[in-house]
Amino acid sequence: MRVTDQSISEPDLPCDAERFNQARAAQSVAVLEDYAEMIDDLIAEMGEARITDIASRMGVTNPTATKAVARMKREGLAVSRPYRGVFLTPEGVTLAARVRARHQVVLELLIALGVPAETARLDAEGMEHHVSDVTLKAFEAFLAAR
Amino acid sequence: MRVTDQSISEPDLPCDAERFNQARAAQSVAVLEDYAEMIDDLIAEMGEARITDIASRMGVTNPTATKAVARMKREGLAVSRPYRGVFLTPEGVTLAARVRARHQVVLELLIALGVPAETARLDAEGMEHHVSDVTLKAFEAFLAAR
DNA sequence: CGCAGAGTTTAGCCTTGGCTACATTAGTGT
DNA sequence: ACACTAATGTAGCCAAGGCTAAACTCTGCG
Repeated sequence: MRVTDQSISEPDLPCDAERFNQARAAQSVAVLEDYAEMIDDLIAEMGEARITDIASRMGVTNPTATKAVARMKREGLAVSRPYRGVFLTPEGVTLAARVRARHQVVLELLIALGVPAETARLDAEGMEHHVSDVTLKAFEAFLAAR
Repeated sequence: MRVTDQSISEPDLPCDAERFNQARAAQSVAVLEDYAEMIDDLIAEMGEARITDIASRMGVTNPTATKAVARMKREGLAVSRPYRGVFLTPEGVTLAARVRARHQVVLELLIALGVPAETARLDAEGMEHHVSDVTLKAFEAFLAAR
């Protein structure tokens, strides 16, 4: 063995690894969250969420949207019959509501901190998925106390 | 065609798609950024960055770290000879410095907003990769003016 | 009614980032 | 000097999220 022994002597949580694992976990649900919110938006706006509309708004091709919806169905967030629109399960609706609220808070926070609206809009997407409940509460408190 | 025509009549930027594409782009470089910073840390602490140490700290297995380093070499951020440690190119060092500085600002911002230190540590990872230069400047200004 | 075109799905490919299992190298200590 | 062990590398698997191309369904209109 070389000089070290640090690297192999951490039995449980190497302290850094923990936060990377959490970030990876957040990332793996980010897509579900975005699709849930988008489907909810489309249903509100147009009465139904079609694959083509979902794909167009997400900036992906139809097959990609189809696959994402398939995953959502597998995870119990959405339902759909072949060649029909996509709808959210109660779990999907709950998720969408939570995601939308969080998105709004993050966006408002960025703007409150002086970030230009357009930049805030772009950065909020992506950031939001990594904002925990505790952090969200802190953001809300800051916005309220402003 | 059904009721809509909204979805197919956007020639250039469907307005939503844009921000999702940016978030996806940020995500695709996030791993490079994390590894660059980690390698830089390890070199500073131990004089060299070994695959085993990188893997351990990132919370992944050795082959995963090896693959990530291979990608970094491909992208011109790192160099290494077989069975030797990993080192950063000047570009890698620059990236690491930028990432570390940004990470620090995001962490400090969260703490300044009242997020508990441990939560801040967890959330900053993941969020940081989606913080643009403009937003970073706003964060710095807020911290300075506090 | 039937058919053309829009919308949807399927098949198959690529890359990335995980993993396990196994092969190989290199450093150390006897 | 050589063997043993830790470290590294390689092969091959999987899932996710992109894509294109092609097949299939549905629907409205002539």
